[in-house]
Amino acid sequence: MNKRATIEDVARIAGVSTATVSRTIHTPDIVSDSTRQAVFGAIDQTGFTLNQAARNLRQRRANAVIVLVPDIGNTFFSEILAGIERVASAANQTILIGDAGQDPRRAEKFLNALINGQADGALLLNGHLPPSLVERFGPSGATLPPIVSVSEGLEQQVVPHVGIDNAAAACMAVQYLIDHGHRRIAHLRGPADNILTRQRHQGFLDGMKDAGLTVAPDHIFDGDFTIESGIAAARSLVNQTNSPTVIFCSNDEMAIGLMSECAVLGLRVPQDVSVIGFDDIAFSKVASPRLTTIRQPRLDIGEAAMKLLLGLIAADAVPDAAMETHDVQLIERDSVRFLR
Amino acid sequence: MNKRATIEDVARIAGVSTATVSRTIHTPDIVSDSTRQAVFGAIDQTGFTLNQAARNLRQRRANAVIVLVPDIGNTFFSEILAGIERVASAANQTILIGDAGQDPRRAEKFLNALINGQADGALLLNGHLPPSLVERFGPSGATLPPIVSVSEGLEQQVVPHVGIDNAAAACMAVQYLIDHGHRRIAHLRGPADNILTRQRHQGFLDGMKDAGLTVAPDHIFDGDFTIESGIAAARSLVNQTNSPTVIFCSNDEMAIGLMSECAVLGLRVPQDVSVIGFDDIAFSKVASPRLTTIRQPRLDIGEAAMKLLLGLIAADAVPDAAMETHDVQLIERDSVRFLR
DNA sequence: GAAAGGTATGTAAACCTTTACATATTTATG
DNA sequence: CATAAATATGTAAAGGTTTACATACCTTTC
Repeated sequence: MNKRATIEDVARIAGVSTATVSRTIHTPDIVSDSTRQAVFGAIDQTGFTLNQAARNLRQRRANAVIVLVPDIGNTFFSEILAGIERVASAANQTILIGDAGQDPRRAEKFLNALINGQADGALLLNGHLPPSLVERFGPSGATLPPIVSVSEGLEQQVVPHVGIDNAAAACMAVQYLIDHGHRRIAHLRGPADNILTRQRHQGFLDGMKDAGLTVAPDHIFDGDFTIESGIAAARSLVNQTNSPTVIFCSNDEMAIGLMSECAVLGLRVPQDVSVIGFDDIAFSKVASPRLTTIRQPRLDIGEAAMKLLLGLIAADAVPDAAMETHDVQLIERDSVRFLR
Repeated sequence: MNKRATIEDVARIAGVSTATVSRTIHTPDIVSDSTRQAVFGAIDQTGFTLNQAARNLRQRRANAVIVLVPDIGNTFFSEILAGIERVASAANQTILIGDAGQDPRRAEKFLNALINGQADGALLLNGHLPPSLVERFGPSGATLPPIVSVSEGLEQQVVPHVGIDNAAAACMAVQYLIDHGHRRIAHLRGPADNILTRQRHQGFLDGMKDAGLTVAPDHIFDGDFTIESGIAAARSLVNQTNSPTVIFCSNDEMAIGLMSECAVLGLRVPQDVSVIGFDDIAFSKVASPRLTTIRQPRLDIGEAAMKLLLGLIAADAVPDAAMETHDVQLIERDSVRFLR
C-alpha cells in the first residue's frame, strides 16, 4: 500500500524545499528554469497531486460553492445548473449541489457548508434564505457570506439577485393574448408560497387591468408547477360554464400537462381553448400543439449568477441587494389561437 | 471582524481540552453529563461548527463523493441524481456533481477529486473510466478507489455496475411490437460511441432474429438521444418507400421529437406509424399521443448505486465487477397501434 | 569596491481537527 | 483494604499545505 505522495516527497526528490515546490506549482514564473524542471519531473515521477483538504485548511478557502435547488429532477433548474457548472469549472471551482426539496431544515443543513468551510459562497435557487443564517451573521445580515439568489427572489432581498422581471413577463404574455383577441383569460398559478407565483400573478392582473379587463374568480386556478397539476387544471376547466378562451400557465410543465389532458377530454388546443406557458423548456417545442411560451435565458442566468458570486468571493465583499435582470422573449408557436 | 470559533475556543469556555470537545461532538455518550452540558453550552454560545477541511485532512477522508454525469441538463440523469442525493444526504455525504459533457479531459479533471482527497468515491454515469485513472492505480485496476458505474456500463467493466439489462429490455420491446402485429420494425439508435446504443441495438436485433424477422438496412436510423435527432429521424422516415410500421426509439426524447415532427409532416401516430420509447421520462405520459415506453426505475437505480458506493467506501474494499440489475417495466400507452 | 536592489530559495509557523497514548479518578472485586 | 477494571479527561503529535520572514547570492550603480 504505497501512500499518496506529498509535497514533501516531491521536494526531496527534486532537491528543494516544500515552499519551492508550492511556488513552482502556483507561480511557475518566479522559480528558475532548472528548479521548475526538477520539480515538475519529481511531480511526474511521484504522480503527486495537491491535497485539497490541506490546501483549503491553510488558505481558509474551499474553492467550492454550494448550489441549493428545490428539485434537481426538474429540467428548469438543471439547465440553470449547466450554466453555473460551466462558469464554475472554468474558474476551477467545485460546485456542491444540494437538493433542498420542500424541507427548510435540509436547506439549512446544506448552507452549513458556508459556515464549516466547505464552501466559499452559495447560489440560492429555492427562494429561501434560512433565517438562522441571517441571524448568525448579525442584524440586517450586514456581514452575510457571499450569496446570490437566482431565478426565485427572496422575501427579504438582502443579497444580490439574478433572474428576470416576472411581473413584466407575465404582463407581456397577457398583452400578447389580448392582441390576439382574447378577453376571457384564465391564469393557472404556481404554488401559493412561491414568490414567482405572486410575481407572475401580479403581472397577469396588471396586464388585465391595463386593458380594462376583469378577471373572473373562477378563472384563477391553483397549481404547483408540476405536470400533474396541469392535468388537474384541465379537469376542473372542463366542468366550467363561463369558460376562458385562453389559459396563461405559470410554467411549461403545467401547460403541457394541461394540453395533454385537454386532448384526452376532447378539448382541442387551440381551437377550443388556447394555452400559453412560461419558461420555454426543451419539451415545449415538441408539445402538441407546440407551445407558445415565454423564454427565460436559463443558461445565461446560471452563468451570470455564478460570475456574480465569484466576484463577491474574490472581492471579499459583503453582498448587497443588487438585481440583475435578464430579458425574456415571447416564443410564438401554435398553442394560441388568433380570435378574429 | 470576529473570526470563526474553533474547537479551542469551545474548549476554553467549557473548561475542558480540545480532545474532550471533539469527543463530545462525535460520541456524546462517553463523556460525563456535566461535561456534555458545558461543551454544548459553549458550542451554542460561540456558534461553533466543525471546520470540515481540518477534519478531512486529519481523517484523510472527504465525506464526499463525486458524481460524473454526461449532461446535467438532461432529465434522465437528474432523476437518478435525485436518488443519489437522497441516500447521500441521509449518510451525511456531500455530493460533488461534475458535468463531463463530451470532453474526456473534463471527466478526468473531475475524477482528480478522488486523488486529491476531495472525494472518497465516484459514481460514473457517463460510461467512461479514464484510462489514466486505471493506469495510476496499477495494472488491471486492482486497487482502484471506490467507483461504481451507473446506468451506462464501462467498456471494461472493472468496477461494480448498477443499471438495467438493456439488451433484454430492448428485446422485450421488440416482442411487444411483434405481439401487436408489427413486422417492419425500425430502430432509432443512440450515438454510435455509446454503450447503451450497442446494447439496445443488440437487443433489438436479437428480438427480430428470435421472431425470424429480417431488418431492412434503411430501417436503422442514427440519432444521439436528443429531441432534435428524433425530429431529424422523422424527416428521413417520411422520404422512405419501404416504410416501417413502427419505430423503436432508444430513448424517450428522440421518440417525443419524432412523434412531434410526424405530426408536423402529416404522419399520424399511431395510425400511420407507431412509436415506442425507452426510459419513461416524465413527459412521456403527456406526449401526443401518450408514449408507450420502457420504464427504468431511475430513483431506485440512483439510490442503489449510492448505497453500493457507500458500502465500498466504508469497507475500504476494492471494487470488483459485480452487476446489480434492476427490473424494467413496459408502460403501455397510446403510441403503438394493434395491427389486426 | 561598497552599498543597494533584485532574484531565488529555505525555514518554520499556521490552518483546525482527530486520536494514540498517558494519566487521573471512580467503581467493582476478592 | 488492596488491587483490578472501568471511566473520564488531558497531552501532544499528525495530517499536508501555504506563506511571512529570513537568507543567500547575483547584479547594478556610483
